[in-house]
Amino acid sequence: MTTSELAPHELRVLVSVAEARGFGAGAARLGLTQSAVSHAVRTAERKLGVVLFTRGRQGAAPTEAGARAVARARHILRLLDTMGAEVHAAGGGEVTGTVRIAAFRSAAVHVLPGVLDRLAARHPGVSPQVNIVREVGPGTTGEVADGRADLAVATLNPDTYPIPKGLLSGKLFEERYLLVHPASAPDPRGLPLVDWAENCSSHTRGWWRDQDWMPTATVTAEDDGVVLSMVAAGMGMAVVPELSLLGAPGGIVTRDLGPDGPKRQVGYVVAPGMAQGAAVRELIRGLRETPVGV
Amino acid sequence: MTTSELAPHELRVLVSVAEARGFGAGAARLGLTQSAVSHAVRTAERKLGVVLFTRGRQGAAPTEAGARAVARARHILRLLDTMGAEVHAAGGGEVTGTVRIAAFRSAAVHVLPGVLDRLAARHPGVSPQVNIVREVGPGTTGEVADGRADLAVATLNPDTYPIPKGLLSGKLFEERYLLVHPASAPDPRGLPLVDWAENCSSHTRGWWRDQDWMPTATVTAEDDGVVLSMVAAGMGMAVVPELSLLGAPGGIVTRDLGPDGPKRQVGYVVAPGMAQGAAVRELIRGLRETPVGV
DNA sequence: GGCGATCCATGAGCGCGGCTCATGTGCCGG
DNA sequence: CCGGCACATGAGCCGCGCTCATGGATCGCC
Repeated sequence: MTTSELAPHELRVLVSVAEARGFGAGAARLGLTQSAVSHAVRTAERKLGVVLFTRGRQGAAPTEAGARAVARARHILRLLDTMGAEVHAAGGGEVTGTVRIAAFRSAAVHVLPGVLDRLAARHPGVSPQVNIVREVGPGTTGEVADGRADLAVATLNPDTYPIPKGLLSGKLFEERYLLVHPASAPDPRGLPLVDWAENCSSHTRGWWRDQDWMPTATVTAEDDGVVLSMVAAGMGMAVVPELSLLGAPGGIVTRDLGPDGPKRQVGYVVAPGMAQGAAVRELIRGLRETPVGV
Repeated sequence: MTTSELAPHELRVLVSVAEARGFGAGAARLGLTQSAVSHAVRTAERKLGVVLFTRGRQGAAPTEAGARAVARARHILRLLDTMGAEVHAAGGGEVTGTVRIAAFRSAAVHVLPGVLDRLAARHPGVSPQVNIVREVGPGTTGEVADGRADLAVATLNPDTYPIPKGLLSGKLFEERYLLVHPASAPDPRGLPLVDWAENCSSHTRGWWRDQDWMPTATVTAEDDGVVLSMVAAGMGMAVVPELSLLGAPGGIVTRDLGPDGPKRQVGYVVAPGMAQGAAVRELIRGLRETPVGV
């Protein structure tokens, strides 16, 4: 075998197949033939000496080794991609390039715009791409770990999901949770709790344990915006983070839970290797300078 | 232009040319023709839109942009290189691969052996390569920043050399400086100070400022081992870190400088992207478990 | 159980890109 | 002014990655 390391086109094939969950579909999105993809995957597997995908009737799914390979492939391809912009900045040129940001909804809506505005003013050559990701499971941090984003705005509470080794992170600010209930129901007790799939449960569960009352029932919603709509409609009360309340509908009463109320840490997570990029560095600087924004 | 990103063979050429300081020499070490290298560099420059090397009578030197490109190239090539080992480990196989370690002399001699022994016992497939680097200028950290090492054992005192953004680091232990003088001269005062080029000066300068006496003269040596030999020979006294004293020649008296004596922080610095590698992670674990070793 | 559908695998052949060989160009020292 | 040194350039060969065409496996369906 001439070389034992994967060629970029093979890396691209791996990523594409993993995302398209099939050889044929992966080929299509690369503008290639299914045959080419099949050859490429096979070659890659021979080079690495590991089976990367389980082939089946319903397409191809990465093995554990394959998932690793795909994440690393995305990472390498991104490094190759941004090399141009990076080198230009070093040569005394303007800071350029794209930055892929993963953020949970409320941060994307209420924090990022200001930061990105100021970034655009300072560095017109930088074009950020924001991807809104639910903070469940791997969440926004997972996007960075898998090489799908360069920077994540994430919740950093260690009890939820540990930050994978090898990723840089930093704290931005602490966010309180507030209790909200319909203006029509002055006493939240007796109302069902409207919880949401995101991180509310794990961050607030401890707090609930210390309370002398528990909600009568729990309804789960997908989105914090939906939660607020339901509360506004009188369907229950909820405990939501501050940021989610910006731009909340009317008819809602918020109540501070005091110094011992639940909180969550909001921070950023950077892809290794990307933190050296000038554009990413500038963005982090902007995030750090951000007012708590509440 | 078909693709705007550099191909691996071009990355290799860039690195080789930078290290060999010339197109011809760079070609030779790759087993290529000078012509091939010339073509490759030109293609890379066209792709990036930047001049990467200044060509001259005495070979080629990287421009500022070129230096960046070379560092990134080394990084990408390393990621490609280690992909195989990485993926194997993920597939449930044994932890394998090479780890390139940059360390200053005393750490390499007195700390690493034990750590590497235990690493070898736990993971026979891992083969570490230790590179001893003077802790001057960029030092061991610079090796990591430039992609020549995966992990550095470095002094972390921020006043000496800041850790470049985008590198992960952690503290391992604190090391005291001790005063050493010849057994033949009970009072060090009056003896010339034998300093060494490494980090002694910056770490101990502040301490000297607070003393009520100063050495009559200063001699500078290249190596901490040489410093000790000179002290043993009665040529002066010195202030050296604890680790350097292990295995010191006879005829030397060490004196503790007390709780306010100079100290330095010893830690590790990891190349971004490498910290995800199983081998590197294991090595860091070993370093962390290391007894202070003095 | 045969049949079609829908995946992936495999083999043959073509074309592009990267290599070498041969030669050209600029620069400096003597 | 010339020779040597180091990079530049052009022509041509060759391997590799692509496509096209086809084969093989597995599932759902009646």
